[in-house]
Amino acid sequence: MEIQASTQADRTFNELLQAIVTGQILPGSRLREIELAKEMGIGRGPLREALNRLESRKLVTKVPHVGAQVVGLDVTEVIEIYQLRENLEGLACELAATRMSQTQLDALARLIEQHAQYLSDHDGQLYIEQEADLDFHFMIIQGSQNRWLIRLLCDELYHRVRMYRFQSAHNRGRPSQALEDHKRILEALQNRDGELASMLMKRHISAARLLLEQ
Amino acid sequence: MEIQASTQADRTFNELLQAIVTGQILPGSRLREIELAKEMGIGRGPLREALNRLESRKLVTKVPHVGAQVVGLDVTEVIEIYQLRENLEGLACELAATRMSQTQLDALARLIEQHAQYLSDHDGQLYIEQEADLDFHFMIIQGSQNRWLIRLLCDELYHRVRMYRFQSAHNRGRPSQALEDHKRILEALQNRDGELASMLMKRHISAARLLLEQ
DNA sequence: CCTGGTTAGGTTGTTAACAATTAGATTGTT
DNA sequence: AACAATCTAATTGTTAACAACCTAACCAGG
Repeated sequence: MEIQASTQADRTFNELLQAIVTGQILPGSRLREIELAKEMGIGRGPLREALNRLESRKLVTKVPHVGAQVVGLDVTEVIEIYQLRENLEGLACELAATRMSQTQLDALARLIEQHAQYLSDHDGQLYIEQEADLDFHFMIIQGSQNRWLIRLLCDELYHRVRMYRFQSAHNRGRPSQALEDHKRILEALQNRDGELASMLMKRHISAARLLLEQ
Repeated sequence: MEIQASTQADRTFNELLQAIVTGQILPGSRLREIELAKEMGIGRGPLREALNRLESRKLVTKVPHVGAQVVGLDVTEVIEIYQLRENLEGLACELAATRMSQTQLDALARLIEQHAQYLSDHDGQLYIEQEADLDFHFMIIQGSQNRWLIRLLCDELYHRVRMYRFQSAHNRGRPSQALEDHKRILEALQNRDGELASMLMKRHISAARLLLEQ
């Protein structure tokens, strides 16, 4: 998951991203440049660059001459994102069904097995559960081989979703159901049935959205 | 279309964006910081910020310690974007069908009338044609009232599309057909028929994509 | 003639000081 | 006491100098 960061701004961005998504830095926190820069042992330049990158991904909001603060978590916004995911990941499945290599499909199958293991062993380990879920989705998205689709979902949308999941104590529905959904989607992909895979994925995400809409 | 730019970095970003999209700065051009900063009469700080913003929108590519250059125009990439547009703008239509106010629908109708006017008057004025087309799509996207959908389409995807349209001499298909499509989509929206509007929009964009795929 | 290392120039990455702007507190007035 | 204007402190926006790094030209050796 770690991307090599050759420059200070890169490192700072990654660190802050992680800290914000996992809730080490709480939503609503003000991010004062001088303060933060000292804390992280760097100058204000690279820090500003990192903050700007975070702003462009909507993880912090900046007001000119006022400063940056971490975005608050907003359920309606996550619902909006899920609406997009339904469509975009549906498309991803369609593309992946014809484009994923056998190797990739095998890897996906292994991932699901691991997922099932974790689920029976450490029952209720929310963190692992969530990351396994994301890995499944990521793999299919990668399989679509549409660079913009990959970028929008992985770079733009998912950080926000992860942030919400980490912080909303009220975790979402039955992980065993999710696992079943994943199995069926994999099956469809293995049969190169893009239409079915797409439909199953849409339903899978739609179900999660409906849970949020209460 | 102009957004107020209170800070130098904002102004610079807007200027460069415009220049790149319209082709005043050609694809592949290297953007040397010192040179550009002098040219625009500002320091390197704000310029760097502008370049970073352009990079996050994929209009320039930066390599650490080497520099920035304007992205080349790549047909396959535009095709990828059109695939996304089919789905995202389809969704936009579904949402817009239930959420657009009567006032907004009227404005959309007026826009189409203007479009028809232009088409019969200045036959073949490609620039006007293209902008009118974009305005139509923008208005529906706004009507969806899904903030992330609006952001992804208008901020992330469309600049790249505009850039391609400006620069590929081989302009795309019959504008009169596009106008007819728009009329039908408007009709569906007026009838609050989201399903139909979505389908028509998907076909409309799909047709444009197929034209690109040759 | 080609290959490898070395060096010089130029470009970006980073820092630290300065200018501009904002928000909050203080003071004076009604 | 409430309100307005002013002033102060803190924060961001900007600039310019310094350090790190990459590229390309040059030279030596095979």
